[in-house]
Parts: sequence; C-alpha cells; structure tokens
Amino acid sequence: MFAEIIIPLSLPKNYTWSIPDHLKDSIEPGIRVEVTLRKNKKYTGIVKKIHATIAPELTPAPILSILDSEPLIHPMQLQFWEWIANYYMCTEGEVMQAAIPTNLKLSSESVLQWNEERTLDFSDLSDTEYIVAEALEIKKELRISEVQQLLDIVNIYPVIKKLVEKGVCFIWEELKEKYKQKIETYIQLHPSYNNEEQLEALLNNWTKAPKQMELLLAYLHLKQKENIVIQSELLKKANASIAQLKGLIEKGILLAEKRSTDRLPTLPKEISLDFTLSDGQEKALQAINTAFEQKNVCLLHGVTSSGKTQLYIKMIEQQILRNQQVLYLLPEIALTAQMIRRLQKSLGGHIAIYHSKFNPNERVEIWNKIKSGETKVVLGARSALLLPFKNLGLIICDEEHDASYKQQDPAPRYHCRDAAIYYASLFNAKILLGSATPSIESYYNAKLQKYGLIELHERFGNIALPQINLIDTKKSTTNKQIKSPLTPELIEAIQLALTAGNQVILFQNRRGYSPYILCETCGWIPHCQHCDVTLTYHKSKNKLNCHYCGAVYPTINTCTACGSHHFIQKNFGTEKIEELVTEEFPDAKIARMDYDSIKGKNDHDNLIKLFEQQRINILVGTQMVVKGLDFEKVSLVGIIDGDGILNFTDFRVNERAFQLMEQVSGRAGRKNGQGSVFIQVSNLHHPVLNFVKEHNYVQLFQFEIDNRKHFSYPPFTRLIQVIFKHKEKHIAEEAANIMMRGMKQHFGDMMNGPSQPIVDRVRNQYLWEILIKLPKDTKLILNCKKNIQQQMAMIQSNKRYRSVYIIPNVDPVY
DNA sequence: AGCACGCCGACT
DNA sequence: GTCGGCGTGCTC
Repeated sequence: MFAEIIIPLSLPKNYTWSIPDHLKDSIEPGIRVEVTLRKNKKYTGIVKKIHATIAPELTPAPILSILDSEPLIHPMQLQFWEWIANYYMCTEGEVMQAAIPTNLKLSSESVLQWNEERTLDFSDLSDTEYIVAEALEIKKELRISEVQQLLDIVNIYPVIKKLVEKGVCFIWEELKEKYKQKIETYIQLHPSYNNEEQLEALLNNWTKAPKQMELLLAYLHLKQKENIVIQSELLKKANASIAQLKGLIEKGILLAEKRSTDRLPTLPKEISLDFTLSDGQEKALQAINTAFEQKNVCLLHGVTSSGKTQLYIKMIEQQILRNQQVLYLLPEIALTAQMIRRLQKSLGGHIAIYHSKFNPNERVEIWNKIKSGETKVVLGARSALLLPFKNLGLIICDEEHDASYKQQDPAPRYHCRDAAIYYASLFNAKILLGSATPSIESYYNAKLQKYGLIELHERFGNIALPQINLIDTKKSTTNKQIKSPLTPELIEAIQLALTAGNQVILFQNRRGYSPYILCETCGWIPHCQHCDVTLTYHKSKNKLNCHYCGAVYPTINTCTACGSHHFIQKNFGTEKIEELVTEEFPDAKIARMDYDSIKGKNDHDNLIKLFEQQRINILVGTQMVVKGLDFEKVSLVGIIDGDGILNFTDFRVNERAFQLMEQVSGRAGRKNGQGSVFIQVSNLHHPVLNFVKEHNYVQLFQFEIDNRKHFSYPPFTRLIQVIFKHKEKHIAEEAANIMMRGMKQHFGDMMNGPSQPIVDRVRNQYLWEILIKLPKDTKLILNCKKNIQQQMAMIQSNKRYRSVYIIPNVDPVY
C-alpha cells in the first residue's frame, strides 16, 4: 500500500510513501503523517490518496508515524486545494502551507528545550529517554536532528512525546505540541463554608488579616454576580495580590482549581435579532431566496447604507436554523473587528472570527471547532476560505469589488471571491456577493444571468443619498500665491458642519507630507534607488520614503545634480492636509488615519471607536477611511484631490474612480440623509463625475463596457498575468517577449503581448507584466497553462534569464 | 525548504 | 594548491 502525500514545500508534484503494515488500518486521506524526505529531514504531510500500485522505478520510504486519529481536513478541502493549485498555477504544498495553522505543522527544525523546573531525578525514564534527558540537561536545547544522531533509532517521535509528557522538556517552534491548552485557575469556596451560618460565623469571628477579608468579600460579591470566578479576574476586580489569595487558600477557606478553557470567548448561542427588515429589505430577502432556487451565485447590489448587513444577518440566521455553516468574507482584517461587534449583538456565540493576524493557538482552536461543525459562522478575511468547513451552506462575500480579495505575494495567488465560488460549489452551497459598487465582471455575469441579481436602490429608511458638489479648482477663488489644497468653498463647508456639531471626513489618497520634492534650481527630483519612484517626504519622521518598496532615506538637503540647497515640496499628502486643517480649525479635534498613523494591531479599531464616540471632529485619511463602518454624525466628506483619483495609470480607472468616490461619499449622512460631499477637481466634465453625482452605477457600468470594447481585454475574459522581475529592466522585458513569442506560436491571436496600459511604468521599472487572454474552452485553458509552464522552464534554462523571477498570476484583478 | 554539489575567486 | 562563497538541482 502506498500513499500520495502533500508536504508543505513547493514541489512540482506530490511524492509517494509506502504504508507500513502496522499503520495500514489507521491511515486515510486527510490524516497528518510524519515522513522523511532525503536523509533524516522530516516533514508533516497530509495524505491525499491511498493506492495499491506505484511506478516500478520508485522505491518509496515508509511513513514514520501517524499524527492524527481522525482526518485533519475533510475530503472537500483536498479537492479544493487541488483546484487552487491547478487554477492558480502553484503547488499543493504551497496551498497547504497557507491553509494549515503553523501549530499543526511540525518539521525537524523544531527544538527541544530543557524544562528548568524539572528535577534531576531521571528514575521514571526509559533508557532512550534518559540519554536525551541527560544531553538536554547539559545543552539545554536540542534540535530534532541532534536527537536523531544521539539515539540512532528510526522513529524518535514517540520518545520526544514521552519526554514532553514527563515534563523533561518543552518543544517549541513548529512542533505540534506548540499548541497548548489555556489553563485558567478557578476559585471556589471550600465546601465546609457552603452554608450561610458557617460563612457568617467565619466573617464575624475574623480577627487578623483584614486584606484577606476584603478579598473574600470581593469573591463572594463576584460569585453572586457571575457564578464562576476566575483567579485573574478576581484579583483584578478586588485589586488584590496573589499573596492575599494564597493566605485564604492556605487557611482552607477558598479552593483553587486549574481547568483548561477556550481561548475564544464563548457567548450564549442565541439568536436575537434586534431589528426588523424594512419592506424593501424584506422584498430583497425574498428575491435572494428565490434566485438561490435556480442559481448558486447571487449579486446583491445595494447603495451605501441600504442595510445590506441586516440582510446578511437574516441569511445567516436561516442557515443556522438549518444547522449549516456560514462563511462571511470581508476584504480586510481591520473590518472584521467592527463587523463582529454588530454581528454578535444578533447572533451571539455562533460567530467566530478568523484571519491571518490571529495567534497560532487561537487558530488551532477555531480550526478544530469549524472542523467539528461546532462553530456555525465564521467572519474572516480571505485566509478564512481555507478553513475545514464541514457542511457549508452559504458564503457571503461582502464588498465583492475590493481588490484586497486577491492574494498577491506568497503563492497561492488566489482570488478569494472566485475561489469562494468554486468552494461553495463543492458543498452545493450558495454564495452571495454584496457591494454598493460591484466589480464590472461580477455585474456583467449578473447581467448575463449567470448570477442572480438583486438591487437595493434606496438607503435604509428612505434616507437620501449624499448630495455631490463639485468644486472647480481652476475657478476657485483660492489665493493663487498660497496655493492651498483646500478651497475656500470646502473650508466654509467644514466650518458649517463643525458649527452644527457634525463630523467631517477628508479624503486624500496620498500619505506622507509631500509626494515629491524638487530642486528649485535645476528641477532634480529624488527617486528611489530600487524602484524609480519619486520619494515622498514624511515630516513626522523627517525622512524620505519610497512608497513602493518601503525604503527609507535621510532627508536630502543638497541637490545631487547641482549642489543647491533649496527644495520645493510638491503636492500634498495626508500629513500636510492634517497640518493645514489644524491651522485652519485650531479648535477642532483632528486625527489622521493612514498606513503611517496606524502602526499597532488595535490602532485602527481604537481610532474608529474614538471617531464613533465623536471625540474627533475631523478625520483626515487615505483609502482606509473608506472602509470604516457607520459613522452616524458625519455630514460632510471632502475629496481633496479628485484629479488624482480620475487619473490612475491603470486601465480600470473609471471603475476604480467611481468605486472610490462612491464609497467615500457613502460615509456622509448615513443617519439623517443630510450628507454632502465636496469633490475638488480641475475638470468638471469628466464623464465619471456625472455618474458619481447621480450615484448611478448602472450608467457607469454601461460606460465602462462600451469603453472597454476599445481595449483588447474585455472584463469578462479570463486572464493570466505573468510578472517578470529582474534588477535590470531590459532583461525582464526580454524574457517577457520570449514568453509572448512562444505563446503566439501555439495559440496565435488569442494571446496578447506585453500590454502598454497594464505595464505600470511609474511604479517599477524592473517589473514587466504580460497578460494572456485565456480561451473559453476548458481544454484549451489547460493547454495554454501547460504551454506557459513550458515557456517558463525554457526561459529559466537560459543562463541569461536565470535570475528573472517569473510569477504566474491567474485571474488578476484587472 | 534545505542540503549536496559544482564552479570560480582569494589566499597560505 | 585549497578554502569557501554562492548559484543550481533534487528530494518519493
């Protein structure tokens, strides 16, 4: 018997190991096993398939041991992994790497660490264990490979496990046992004081140790309120020290008991919806359910603040009642924190959050709960898609247009929305895409009747959409000498909003102080040495930053070209806007929200809370402010650099500009419909502005479709983007051209060469992208992919292109 | 990933 | 003449 095993490495295909007789009965697909690859190098792998025969030339090594008694993942996930690997041109090992929490992987790089609290009495150890223990006592740390040398036996895993059990050592790094259950100490009253009289007698006859009595009273108080008392909580509430508690325990008044608990807070599993749907929502809900009878994918297009979330909650409730699982996807981690508060109000303990910033132990706990089907609803960013769901009934993909759904850097480079559609189909589950500004491709699919389409045209409670005002920056009465980015019209509007006690959001899509600086004498502009991007000046750090690669340079005071010391700061970033606004409105409380001001994990959430509580009057920010939630008191949104938004170098400009403007302006007037938006632009006649003014997505869609007919890449064709990176631009370009020539030979005009609108020359000279339009026929797609891989191999075999990075990226965001 | 192998420059 | 740097190939 042999097993095909996925190991978390980027291997071109899965390898096969033989199954030893004693493991035959306990092995099945989805189970984790320990295998050796090369001499003594051990990996945790997952069994994919079991078969009786293999190619005769192979002599597989045996599987060393089995790590699970039941599969870690369901067969569904194995199928999903295979699909991702195929579709997104990566290896199954890479998918596994991304999917499995690190604490469930073990590799031989794991280290045994001597337990300092262990006594030197080794009488309870066997001979082999004794050898390791002794070595550990001296060296304090041992690698697994060292243990292997020491023992000279094949399977050292049981020995290590025993050593850990017997408290000789800890295992850290990637070993399975890194997952530890959380232990909490529970405090109880000693049974002899369980009746009132005895307790009273004790309290009345209390003589010494008043501090202890204080603590005891605090305990009784807490006990009455919460029933279960945890040590850490008690000490915090009573403001007491551990010594006081110890005193009480020694006297036999209190008892301490250690119990393992969940890291995840458990809320009661109740559903209590604190709202009723409006007529419009009720209709939409029914429409969705009807559409789901025929179609598996549904697009919910609802204007900002139309109450989509409430619909989602209703949909989730339906699934919970049917005892099915739900996955609620959001494009960014930052959004989950706010959304969970809203969902927990209604759905309580059914919900868990999951994303890549979770700590490894918590991840394992969520993983297990989802695998068993105990947790019904998961709210998460794209990595949550790789969780081992058991009986998924519905996936909700909120803000479906958002580009963050596309995984860009480490493989697998999957698009979460698209992969979710496939994943849902495996379970025969439904998937609901939601957005106020759907992506062109999704709306197109809905128009083709491939997806169901449900539209909500009105805000919840028939509130008006914000009124859009365009300010002509050319005609504006601004004093041209000062050249402020804030027009008098906008300043007046801000003043008005503040006097009325409302909040203001100012949107500027550039961080830093000034996007570039310029030598006054010769016009020289500092660029990044790696990326050929202008360097942005950051006043708070007094440094020059490259916003593409992140490199930091000291401030330049002397021009490298002419030696002059005078530099002009050009354009405005959020830092400068914040400064100008502070000058203009000295009494207002102003905060800035961008990548630089949000450093810590909780900064984002904290700032949002402050803004919600109206402790901030004006919020200046980049894209990030778009992704906030309901701010009830925002009456004004100012878009400072409308031109910048309308002039992306990307060929998706119109779509993106509309999305951005619509999403930002959607923050205004959410509660009372009294919102207004000021957009500062130099060209009032840009067609997209008309659609923004009327909040008319459908017109934008039509405009975009017509517009894109001129491009050779319509939105509804599958594309492969291959990125070539090299430290010298022309080498990357040459490689891209070779790839194109090779592809054209086989597929003729279906292929398109390095495409000028796509090549983002501003951002990185050394990066060259080609887009390959995939044919509709599945068989041709496979051929095409195979051909791309052959071409890649061919290019990489040429010495000249050895150090070119070739990244195939299927279904790019374009 | 990570280790062996091989090719080329620096140095006893 | 060797030592060791890194770039490349292979692992059931």
